[in-house]
Amino acid sequence: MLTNKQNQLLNFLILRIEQDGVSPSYEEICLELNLKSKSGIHRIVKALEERGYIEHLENKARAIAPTKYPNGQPYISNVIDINNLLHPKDRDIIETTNEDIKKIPMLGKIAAGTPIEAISNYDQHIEVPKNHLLSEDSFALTVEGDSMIDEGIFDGDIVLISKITNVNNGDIVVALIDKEEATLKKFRKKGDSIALEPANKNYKTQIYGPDRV
Amino acid sequence: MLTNKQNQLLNFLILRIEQDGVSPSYEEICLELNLKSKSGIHRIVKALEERGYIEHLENKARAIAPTKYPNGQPYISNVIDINNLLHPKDRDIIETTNEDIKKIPMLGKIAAGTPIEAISNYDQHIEVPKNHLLSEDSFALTVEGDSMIDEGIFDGDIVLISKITNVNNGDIVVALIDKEEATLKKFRKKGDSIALEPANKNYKTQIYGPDRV
DNA sequence: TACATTAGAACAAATAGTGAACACGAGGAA
DNA sequence: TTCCTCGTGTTCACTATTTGTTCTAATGTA
Repeated sequence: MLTNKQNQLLNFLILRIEQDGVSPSYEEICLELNLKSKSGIHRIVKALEERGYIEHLENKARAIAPTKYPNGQPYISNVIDINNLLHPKDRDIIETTNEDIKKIPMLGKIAAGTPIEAISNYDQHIEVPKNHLLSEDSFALTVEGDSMIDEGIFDGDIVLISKITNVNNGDIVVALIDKEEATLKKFRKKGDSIALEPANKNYKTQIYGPDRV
Repeated sequence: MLTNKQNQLLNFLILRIEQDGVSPSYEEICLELNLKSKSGIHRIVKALEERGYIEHLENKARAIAPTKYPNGQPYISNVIDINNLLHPKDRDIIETTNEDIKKIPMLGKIAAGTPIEAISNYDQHIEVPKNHLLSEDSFALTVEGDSMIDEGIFDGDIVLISKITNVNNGDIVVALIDKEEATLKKFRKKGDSIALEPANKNYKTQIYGPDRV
């Protein structure tokens, strides 16, 4: 369903997003596709959007997000990492260092047990010292369930989520499965070999790598 | 359900899409089917669409997508690109060597714990750089169970299996036991009998006579 | 404000798809 | 046999899309 250039652009976009966590600018795409002009890119982007392969925020820089792979399989976005948790005992620290705080959105709840609902409403903000965040792109969620109790994460805790690109074994991450269900889990990288999470058995061919969940 | 030409076109379409990720243009199809005119192709495309074998966007370039195989089975885009399965930081390794890739079949699942089921259905392919393979005769399996956990092979991993003739002690092998059950274990030969050791303390080593493995 | 980036018009050229018209042969039905 | 339908092959004319380029406007960010 895609033309050559569209295919190229989409592949490049996916690659760059998985690599850097941000989508490339038009200019960077130009270079990659050997074009001299950015407006050509713009047209291809619009075409891809029309066909439902990407989502695209108007007038925002680097705001292209793939939604499907070139072959039509749904695109699963990058791993979001939580390394910094806001525990009661940490709150004192915040009190003392809050010269440099940042407002981040409270996006909703997340299940620590069985996945229940996707990340949803955007209605609150909490203030957090910047040195508790791993990246500019952070938000907070309220934990439901107690399956992470052994990691010191309890029902009702607020967790801070930072979007980063590299995830290590044992990191606690928010995994977005099938673009619908978000869940809080420990991440394990699996040796040198290729790691896969088998998808819902109802969909035979959907196999997700750990970097795609 | 399909005529000769329709069958040819559909097969070519599927081939090209798996190969390049983009559907061929009418002109390219002409060449393949030894026709002199694009309009013939157009008719066949329309016929295939009517019969539900493809989907087709009108007036769009390279916008034909198969929905069924010639035999009527639903079409599933079945090439998994190994690059998408890897963690970004592992990708460089392959980036540098992937001039030489080979498509190998995904044959099914294999038990790393207790043997459960033999090698079975043949429905997917994955692309693998040739230097990852030991022999021409290779295939891939999905691992079930966690008995090889200490070797860095986890539940859900994909393992690449190469058929070779000489097996050394300590090699990790797929063992076919009693011609029915396949399992992934470390190989160790003691005298005449063969020991299959799991790489997980929780499982026992199983010893079989040479005629059973 | 300056700078980076995206939006989009305009023109040209290349590539791609549509459809009418005419023809041929195979196979089934009357 | 004759008639009819269907799938196929070909030509030609025409239309639409995609792409390459240049230039300018608008928008968001620091």
